[in-house]
Amino acid sequence: MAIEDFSLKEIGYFVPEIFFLENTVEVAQKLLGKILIVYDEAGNLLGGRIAETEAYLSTNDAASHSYCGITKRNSAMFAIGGTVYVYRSYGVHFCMNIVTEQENIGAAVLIRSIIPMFGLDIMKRNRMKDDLRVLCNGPGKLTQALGISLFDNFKKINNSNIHILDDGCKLDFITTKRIGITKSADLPLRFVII
DNA sequence: ATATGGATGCTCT
DNA sequence: GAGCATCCATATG
Repeated sequence: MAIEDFSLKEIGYFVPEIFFLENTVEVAQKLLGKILIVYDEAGNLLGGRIAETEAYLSTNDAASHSYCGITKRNSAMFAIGGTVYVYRSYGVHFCMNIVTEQENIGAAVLIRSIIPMFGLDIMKRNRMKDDLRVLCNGPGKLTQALGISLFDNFKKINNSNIHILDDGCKLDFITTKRIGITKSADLPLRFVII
């Protein structure tokens, strides 16, 4: 809690909560280029630039965890925009989302990839990999590198040890189908910086 | 360069 | 008991 935020201000502006209350697709696109920062338990600053996101919608999206309504597992996804939603994937990995729009809507953006920038040594240790290219290039990989787990479910962006900063970086991106799903698999809801 | 299959655990039917 | 918003090692072109 006693987090040294002043050092983060040298990196960029804190994204305000209202940023996450907008349309989910727009938030997913605008998150590209933003900087994800996590302080681990030892106080190390870890993170990098968001390079790939996917939008999961509240309606007409069978791949979205919110599609069948609220359950214990997905309840964080129905919190207000700016809430962190973490779930366990394939029994082995964690995936991190940021909830979008208003409370009780059930939409979120999956962070699929970041470009490592801060805390490289710690992230390498967390991942047991030295190759920067495979450190954070996948949703399960980046949570492992950053030490994100179910413990982080329901945390608030910029009001916890998890932050999103804007350093003004604007990057071109492409839009594709989402990865690793079978339902609603053709929707163009994945965004990747070029 | 692309394709497969195994590990893993929890949620929901 | 099925089915996953995955990763990695291994196997093949």
